[in-house]
Amino acid sequence: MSRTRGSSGPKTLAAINEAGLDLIYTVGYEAMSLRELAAKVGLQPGSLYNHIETKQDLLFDLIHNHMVMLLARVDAELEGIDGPAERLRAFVAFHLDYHIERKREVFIGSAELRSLTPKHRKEIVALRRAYEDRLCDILKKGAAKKLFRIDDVRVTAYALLAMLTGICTWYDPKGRVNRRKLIDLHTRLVMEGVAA
Amino acid sequence: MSRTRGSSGPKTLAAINEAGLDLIYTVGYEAMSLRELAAKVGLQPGSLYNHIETKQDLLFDLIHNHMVMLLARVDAELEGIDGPAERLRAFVAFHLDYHIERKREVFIGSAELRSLTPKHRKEIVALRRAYEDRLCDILKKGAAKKLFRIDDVRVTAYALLAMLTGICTWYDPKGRVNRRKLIDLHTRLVMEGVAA
DNA sequence: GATAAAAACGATCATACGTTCGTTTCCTGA
DNA sequence: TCAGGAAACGAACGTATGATCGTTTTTATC
Repeated sequence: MSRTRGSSGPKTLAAINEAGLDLIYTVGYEAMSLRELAAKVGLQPGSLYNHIETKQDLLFDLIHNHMVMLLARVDAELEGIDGPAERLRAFVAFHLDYHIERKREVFIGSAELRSLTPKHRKEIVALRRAYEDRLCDILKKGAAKKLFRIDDVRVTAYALLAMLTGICTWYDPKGRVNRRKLIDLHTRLVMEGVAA
Repeated sequence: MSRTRGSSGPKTLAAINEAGLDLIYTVGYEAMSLRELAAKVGLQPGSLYNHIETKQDLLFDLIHNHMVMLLARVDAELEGIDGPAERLRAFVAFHLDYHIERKREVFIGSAELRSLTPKHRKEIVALRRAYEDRLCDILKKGAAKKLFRIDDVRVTAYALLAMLTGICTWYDPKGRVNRRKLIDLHTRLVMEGVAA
């Protein structure tokens, strides 16, 4: 056999990305074999290489696309919102929403950092740092206006991000707690935690 | 060659555990080869099997020992402390201390859950659940006495644990922030966050 | 409708992996 | 002191892996 009916590049690549996302999320990058991935997409192993450079590039692209999207979305979300308190609220709500919606990408984006080439890792870490800076800025401005009481901006940002990102590891959309309640609960923890 | 001078079972096993801990923390369980591990210990690959059952068992033992230790220590730490507020403070301080001291074990204990056999994973998850319950109990009692204001005990516990465990991913003992300040900062975030 | 590129196949390569095993040397307890 | 177990070696086994390549069929372009 050879090229199959109706096959198109972009469609197959999208299928590879989706299947890869799922497999890496489930079993991890190292444990995922390209044969497994190919089978899930409905291809022979070798055919993957019509769409990806290497296994490593597949991982990097997944994480990179996610990080770029995350940054674009957070900036869009915060645009036009004034005042540190309101911006912090918006940040929390956005972060939770995004992390619920794309928990696989987020999880991989931190759990599989170690599987990246040093060069690739550096690039991702820089993007993550940029995202952290969004929160740091808000905290800093709030502290300057005496709205927040913050000992150490960076450490506080890490603590809050860790808390907010935690839901990725356990949140179940069909579970007991709904999205609204989750956001309210976390918002309260954050706002009370940093309140002056 | 054959058996080397001064070799003893327990010592070698300890060396394997330490090297394994380090390698798994650095490169991950799947990415660690037993050849790499053996080289680090100073053995031939086959010799590992005088001390471990399988690679999987090595991972399980590492995580299991850590979880049992964690549970024993938290109970010892909380014993005799009265009042939800004081117990919560003690829990936070203990958790941070332990997670700073044993960040490799803690990290592996959550990051490598997926690499465990279903049966092994079940066992570890049960132990982790038991640990979470320690915090849930404190929160519940505090809420009952109107000392804390908590919407959902389990979710709040998850949020707090995620925040407190976060330091494992970035804390550097030689870094800018010292242990004391870290504990104070987190304690404040937690206590203010749940305050009635 | 011809032609080049795209996208699949299937076979294959070299390597790395976890594990086993027979053998040899060292340590320990009767 | 010596017998037996413990702890190492080194070679090997079977398998799985990421990746390559020549070939074939489909799609897209002019």
